[in-house]
Amino acid sequence: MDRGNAFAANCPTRQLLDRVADKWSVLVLLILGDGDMRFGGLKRRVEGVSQKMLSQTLRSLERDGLVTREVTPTMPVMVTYGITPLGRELLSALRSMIDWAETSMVKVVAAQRSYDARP
Amino acid sequence: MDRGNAFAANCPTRQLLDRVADKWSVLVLLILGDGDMRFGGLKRRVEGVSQKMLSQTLRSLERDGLVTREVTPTMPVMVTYGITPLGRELLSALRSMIDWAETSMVKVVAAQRSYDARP
DNA sequence: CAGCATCCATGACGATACTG
DNA sequence: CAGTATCGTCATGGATGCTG
Repeated sequence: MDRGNAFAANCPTRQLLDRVADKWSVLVLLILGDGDMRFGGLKRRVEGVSQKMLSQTLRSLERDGLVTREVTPTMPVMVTYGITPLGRELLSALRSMIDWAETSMVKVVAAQRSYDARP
Repeated sequence: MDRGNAFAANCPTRQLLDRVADKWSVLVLLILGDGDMRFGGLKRRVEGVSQKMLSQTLRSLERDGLVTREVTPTMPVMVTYGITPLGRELLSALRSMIDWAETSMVKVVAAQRSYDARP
């Protein structure tokens, strides 16, 4: 058995799912899927993320082998992030998810309104 | 513009993403994608979820219009959950994500080990 | 059976200040 | 520029006990 089962509580897949099914991770991976980017650039693209969360997210993703981190020892330092082949495998699923979210948003907001308005 | 942008901080898509990119939501939707199920059944299938989290997750998903909730006034009450057409649209993306997670788990654990073992 | 209410601990997260 | 460190707050989520 070299395949996980996300429904099992003790399976590492559960932790992985929790990591990957995360707002900031999804957004960061999607951006890096379009090309490498530096810390500041990511911070600007992912509106509203704090540098703490961004740095935390990037470190997690790097640790999981989904993101690369390259330091160019200029002055000041330049750090470039990229996506690994493993991370790239996940990309199409994430894109579908975001695509669904962006197109369904209106319907969901309507559903919420009707839910909140009922007796 | 009736399409959201998840990268914009103030766009409702951001909240939607946060809701949908959630461990419990993903697992619940995947199960309901295979057929209706009652509360107890879901609790049993999603190992490790507390009834509080499950009930909270289900209410959110119902409010967002992704899940249906049907009460049969027997004694004791019977509550059946199902997936809506809107929720079903999301299913393939979620399935891809879980599939990736379950197959990539081993590689990710290896990446973590090598990350943790480095100077 | 399917929950809500309550309490409580952990930790997620933002704001701020400081480094190489 | 790209972070780390620290602090304070608020939310997340488990445990428990109670209802129709």
